[in-house]
Amino acid sequence: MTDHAAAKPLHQKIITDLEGKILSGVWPPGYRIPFEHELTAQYRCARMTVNKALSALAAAGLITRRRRAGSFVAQPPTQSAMLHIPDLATEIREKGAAYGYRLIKRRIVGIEEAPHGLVGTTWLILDAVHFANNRPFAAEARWINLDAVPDATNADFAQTPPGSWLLAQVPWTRAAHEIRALNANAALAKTLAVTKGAACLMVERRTWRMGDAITYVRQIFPGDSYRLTADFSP
Amino acid sequence: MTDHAAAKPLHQKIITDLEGKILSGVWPPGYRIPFEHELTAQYRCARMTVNKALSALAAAGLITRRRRAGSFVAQPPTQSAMLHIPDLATEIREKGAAYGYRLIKRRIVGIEEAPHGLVGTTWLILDAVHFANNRPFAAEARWINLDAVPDATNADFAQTPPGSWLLAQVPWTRAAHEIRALNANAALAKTLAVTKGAACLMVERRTWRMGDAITYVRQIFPGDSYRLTADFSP
DNA sequence: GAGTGGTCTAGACCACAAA
DNA sequence: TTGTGGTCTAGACCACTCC
Repeated sequence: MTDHAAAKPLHQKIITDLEGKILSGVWPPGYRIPFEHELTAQYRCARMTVNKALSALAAAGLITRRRRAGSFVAQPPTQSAMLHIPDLATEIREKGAAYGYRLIKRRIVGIEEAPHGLVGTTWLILDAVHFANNRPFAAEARWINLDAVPDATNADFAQTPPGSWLLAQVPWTRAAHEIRALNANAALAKTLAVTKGAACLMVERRTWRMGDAITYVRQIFPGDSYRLTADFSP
Repeated sequence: MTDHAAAKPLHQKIITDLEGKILSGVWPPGYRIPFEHELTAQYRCARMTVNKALSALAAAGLITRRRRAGSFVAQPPTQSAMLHIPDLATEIREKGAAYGYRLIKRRIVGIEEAPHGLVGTTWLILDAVHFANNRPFAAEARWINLDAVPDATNADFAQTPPGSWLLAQVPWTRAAHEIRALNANAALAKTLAVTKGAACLMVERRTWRMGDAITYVRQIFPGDSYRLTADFSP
């Protein structure tokens, strides 16, 4: 008997257990998880079995391992390298431009289902604009599920862009993107300081953690000044 | 002494060796790779070591494993699930629309470096249009590196879209995308049957195999009829 | 039925980095 | 120096599946 678990490989059970601790936040980034020999004792198994589980977690990027030091919960589940849509503030600064941000509107609504297919009872809705060198760079509409991220209620989104705040605070396990092109209408043209009808790139992103909706964001960029890039292997 | 290799884990060497066979095409899709016990003999190591390597290849999707049957080179290194830009023909048909395709121009040029940052001495250049239900769906400009894919010289791209052909024929190891929005100029508007100035989505993709450039493609879609989607986990 | 992969054990030695 | 992870061994039993 490996455990009470039904026909599930032990190393898989270890992976599931540790993932739960990490993704739920019980073990925050930087936390030193038990040594292999401790887990060996806890699960009554050989070190190879524990090692297999930890190696898998390391390969998945959930933990980092250092000889003599131990294994640690990896730093922010940073934005995936797959689809390179980093935090706009970081991205703009990396290009050497001055980053600016202005919160346009903030409100909290109670609604069972956001009009984006995400489920949650209470939503924080933000409208904001990002600037690069004082020129509008992106118009952002953001929904944050306060059921999943209650701390967002007290965050100062007049100073901190919600994307930056969320990336630093909230681990996510799944993200879905939709990308399309649209012609700027009068209002959007004014916001982005482009001519009416200019082609814009619209990116929508829904993010989940363990099946719970975290956030929805719609960002619209002037088409001539922004390119999305994605670089990956099969 | 595990081997003459210099400070490289044996299971890593096995992975590298097998990857080479698979990605180079020496072992085509469907090929049954040696059994674990055969590799054990070949590398003079324990089965666990071979198993570790094969498990990693399976996790990476390069091979599939079946009890009692053996391990097989996985079917086409199909388009990654990360950024869902499948073969347009497949995608259109999955939506229930009739797929059409027309080759506009075909030519071969000798040029050291394609104007897209890719290196190769001889390029096959194709211009084509994709149709869904007889309406233009995408304008495509395609460059194929004949050094890497000599068979493309004889392929009948008047019948088979180059994207479909390449996906079925050529394994790739890296792809880079750039996505932007643009207003249709007169020529593009005519090709896509949209009004001049309509917002369009432009996708550029460069693909490599083991460091060698395979293809560059630029596809332009009417912005109101196409959305790119990407769904992934960290 | 026979042979494959899936999993696990109870050791071992080594490299490396932290103390 | 010390203890961690990295790797490897030579077995073992089992489940599944193809013949």
